[in-house]
Amino acid sequence: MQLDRISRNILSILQQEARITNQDLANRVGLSPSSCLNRVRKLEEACLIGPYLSNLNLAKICRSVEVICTVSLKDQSTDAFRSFQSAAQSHPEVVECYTVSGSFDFFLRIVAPDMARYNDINDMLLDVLPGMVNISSHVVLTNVKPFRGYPLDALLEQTL
Amino acid sequence: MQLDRISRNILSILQQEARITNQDLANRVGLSPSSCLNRVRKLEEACLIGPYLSNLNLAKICRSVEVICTVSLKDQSTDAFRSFQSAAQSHPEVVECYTVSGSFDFFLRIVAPDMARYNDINDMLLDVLPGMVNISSHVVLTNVKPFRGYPLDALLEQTL
DNA sequence: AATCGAGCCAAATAAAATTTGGCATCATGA
DNA sequence: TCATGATGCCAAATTTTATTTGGCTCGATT
Repeated sequence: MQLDRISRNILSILQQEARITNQDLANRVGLSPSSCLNRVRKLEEACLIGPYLSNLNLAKICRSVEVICTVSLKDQSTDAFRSFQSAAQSHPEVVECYTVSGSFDFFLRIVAPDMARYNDINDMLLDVLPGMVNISSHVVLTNVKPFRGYPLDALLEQTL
Repeated sequence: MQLDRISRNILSILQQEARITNQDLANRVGLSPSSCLNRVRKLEEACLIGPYLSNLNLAKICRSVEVICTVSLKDQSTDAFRSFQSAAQSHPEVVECYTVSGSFDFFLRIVAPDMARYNDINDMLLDVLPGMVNISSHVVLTNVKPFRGYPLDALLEQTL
């Protein structure tokens, strides 16, 4: 699937304003509502876009603790990776998990109601591969720049 | 603003299905559409929810490089922090930035078209406080668990 | 008991989404 | 060159949704 200027524009707008109406979107990209809807449906079907999420202002909803962890596995076998990944995936408090190159194997972002509960999760992750996991915890102090979408302009500047 | 079970349910549904129609949402939480819309508006006005974002499947849209960085400042003055933060905020390729406790000062997530461009951004960040910034780059290999919302059930279990 | 405010629902209205049909363009192959 | 078919557009009709309105109930307050 190749993207023309209009479809890129749709992606760019939709990624930051997921609840925009189709009519407004159509106006912004210069299409009729029906054509615009067609494009959006195709982008969704091709899985270029979605799911649609809302940011919650967690600070206003409840008390919580957010922690970013670096994780190293002493045993870097495929099985060890798989075990750790599936543990991360199965625990809802682990809200994000990446594998990376370099001095760590994983980055995790974990959100828990309090430190005691965070400690439980940390212990659980350590127990996945006993004695073979090294986790460093970094409590989030401020969210300087929350994620608000990818820099499509910069990423697509070649292929204008 | 205190949240009853219904409003929590609204937040929970909306954070994962931002484009759900008000009617469907009303059905799911057991309210009439008008009451449901009232609640959503109030939650929005109180900034408990929003903005609304779409996930893009970047892999299908363009080639890109994603990097997670740990950053330490040698000079941990308020001014140094501020300088670094505003550099992070002003560059769209830095898609996320946290300040944290522990052995690092910042975590960054950076998305660039390619390694050459990533290197430019890295250099720019180093130049913010010359000789006083230590950055470790970790190229993202896989996104094991993409962010799909906070674990509201776990976070609010006390206050049912 | 009267009053006020909050929050609900049903129903009416306004707006948006979706479908439909027809037209233009373009690539393909006869 | 001239069908043919596929694609993508628009306008208009239709269906669905959002939004407004008004009236009702429940609790708290006076």
